[in-house]
Amino acid sequence: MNPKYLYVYNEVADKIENGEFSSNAKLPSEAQMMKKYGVSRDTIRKALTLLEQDGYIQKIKGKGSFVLDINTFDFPISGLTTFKELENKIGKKSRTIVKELELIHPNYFLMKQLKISKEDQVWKVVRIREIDGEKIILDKDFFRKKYVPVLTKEICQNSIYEYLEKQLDLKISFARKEIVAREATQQDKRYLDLQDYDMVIVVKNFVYLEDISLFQYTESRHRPDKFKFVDFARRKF
Amino acid sequence: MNPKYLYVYNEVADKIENGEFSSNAKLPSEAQMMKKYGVSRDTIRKALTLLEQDGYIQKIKGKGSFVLDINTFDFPISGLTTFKELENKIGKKSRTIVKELELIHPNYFLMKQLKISKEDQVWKVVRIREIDGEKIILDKDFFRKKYVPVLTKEICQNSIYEYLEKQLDLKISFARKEIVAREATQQDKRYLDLQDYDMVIVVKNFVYLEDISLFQYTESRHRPDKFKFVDFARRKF
DNA sequence: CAGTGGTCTAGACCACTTT
DNA sequence: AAGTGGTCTAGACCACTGT
Repeated sequence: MNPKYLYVYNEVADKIENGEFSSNAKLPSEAQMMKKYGVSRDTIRKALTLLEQDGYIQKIKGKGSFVLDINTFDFPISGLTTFKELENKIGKKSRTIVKELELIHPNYFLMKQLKISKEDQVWKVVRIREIDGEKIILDKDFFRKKYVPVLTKEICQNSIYEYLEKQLDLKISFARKEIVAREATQQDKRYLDLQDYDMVIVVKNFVYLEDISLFQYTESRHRPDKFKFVDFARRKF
Repeated sequence: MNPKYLYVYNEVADKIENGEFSSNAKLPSEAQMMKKYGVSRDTIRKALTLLEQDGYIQKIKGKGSFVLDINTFDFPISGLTTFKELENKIGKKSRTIVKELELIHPNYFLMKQLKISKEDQVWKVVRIREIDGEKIILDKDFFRKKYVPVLTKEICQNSIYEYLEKQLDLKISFARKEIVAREATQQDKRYLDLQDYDMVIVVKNFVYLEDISLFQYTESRHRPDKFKFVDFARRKF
């Protein structure tokens, strides 16, 4: 039983992505959409506001709502997009190799990052992402055992997120991301096809559940030439 | 005459930043805030929704709204933050050196990026950003003359954005950002203090006005060790 | 059970753009 | 003047959390 405004959001977003509403086209006015969907104006406005925030449309006072260009070609979309989602988008041959999977006690760094004590147990997962036969991304994930009691190699080979959300029913609500460049470590060089690069782009991810508990810390280490981050930002008033 | 919900948003955001509402604290309930500010529930909810989107708070059904940690120390905040704003935040000695300022006809690359014809004129501005005596960022800006008729060296030395928004009254509404790593060019090496680094982090920025016209393209080229990008992302439903 | 946030409605007035 | 989106209100019912 999804909310009505999400139904409208999804329908319009789909039409934009499919090209049924083409770039720069004017959407139906709020009044027209009220009739079409048989809902109140507020519900339509909620859907349109979301579409605007996500970069699908731009509302212009007195004129209407207009479809923005979506760069379907730019792949690593901002937000919380996971590797599994990316895979589908780029449609290239890709493979995940699980290098390490173990239950550990946190070292000082992890204790600080995850804000936990030495007694807490943490799953450590190290995976290599291969695209078109090249080992390009090194993913290190740390999950608190408190939230993820069981983890298997099979789950890690597929999407951990799917497991967390669909099986464990954990609700991820937001994340803080940090992007920096770092000198490649010995581990980077051993695990990845770094060619002549001596740096990696590091994306740190702090993932929070709905109740504000920090349950995962992730580090994604990318070969520089294969890294790309795309962001959509609205000016604050 | 600002809207009421923005008034509430700003007051609460300020209190969070000043520590009057400390981390993990529970905000007053919506009912209490209605009384306090003498506005309707919808107005309060609009303010709280904005605060949630911007990463200030987390709303939890049945419980209340809670203040999130804000990393005041992480400086390059996501969004459209400009160098001038950054300067104030980090509070370090910094300097802007204007290397080039001229009116040009676009080359093929710019024609494509800005979606303009060869006849359109474009301001080209090349600036070096120095922090703590080190030349760290190379900024290349291209503005369509159609929107920015006049540009002087003095304006470029200060904040171009302040000039555009306050003097020319151009309303910036959103931007698309792209972050990649690239081999350093001869120009990078000549203008910046790159030490031994042979790469730069390139942030490309496509800036749009309120009427969806693309009026600026910017390339910021950063020395890898001094680059940091912080993002806050909410899961899409 | 009372208190919380989430969704939805119907109606009002305003500011801006177009005809 | 007509049409558009922006703000604000008052009231309703729901789902979830705590006691």
